[in-house]
Amino acid sequence: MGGREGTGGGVGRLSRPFDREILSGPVLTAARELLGAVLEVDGPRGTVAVALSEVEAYAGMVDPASHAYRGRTARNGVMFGPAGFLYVYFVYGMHWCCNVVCGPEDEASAVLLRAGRVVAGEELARARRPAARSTTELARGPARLASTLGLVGTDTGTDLLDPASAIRLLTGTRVPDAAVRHGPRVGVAVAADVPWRIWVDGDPTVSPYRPNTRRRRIPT
DNA sequence: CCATTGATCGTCT
DNA sequence: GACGATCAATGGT
Repeated sequence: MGGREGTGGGVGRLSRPFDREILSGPVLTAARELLGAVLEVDGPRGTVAVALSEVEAYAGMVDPASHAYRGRTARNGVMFGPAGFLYVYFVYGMHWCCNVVCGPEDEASAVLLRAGRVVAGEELARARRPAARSTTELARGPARLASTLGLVGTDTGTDLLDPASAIRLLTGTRVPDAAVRHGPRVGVAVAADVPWRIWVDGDPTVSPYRPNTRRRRIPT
């Protein structure tokens, strides 16, 4: 993928690529295992890495909240491929959000990366996110996480498990079962009752919960 | 702390 | 043409 230069910095040499077999299995299992994993991104200004503290599972074509629910489109095509690839989409006219494609090929499941802790490249992360008032806010929420890492739509399709990629998913510190919490997904208008949001209990980098608020446009 | 609201545009109906 | 897998600013408790 074009545009990114490897810098060799960050935490890469301390970790290994995440296991594609785990990502290729049931999406809920993959999501749970992604807690504590590290997403490391090289860019022209340096490397930033985030350890994941909150994720959300989307179960392909059988999940009304999934981008793949109504079948393959130009936007969601990468979701129908193998696990371990990046899917970045644009929402609300201004924000990017990142997913890792999970599950067997053609199932079109994905895990939304909702929040994490910056573990490398904090200076660059702060430059990208001047509104952040604390370190824990830098990647607290899916659009903030994408922004902190500098990820945009053209990064879609990157193989996160290829050590040569500029965007890499690495093993991190395992989160023990006792610290894993589940709850309803955030901001989704349908199937919000399914407890497929998964996070690290008590972690200050986890995003605040907001139920879906679909606001009507004011008639002119 | 909590609730409300404007911003802004790609995507799919 | 309507609607978001959201954020930041604002104002109240």
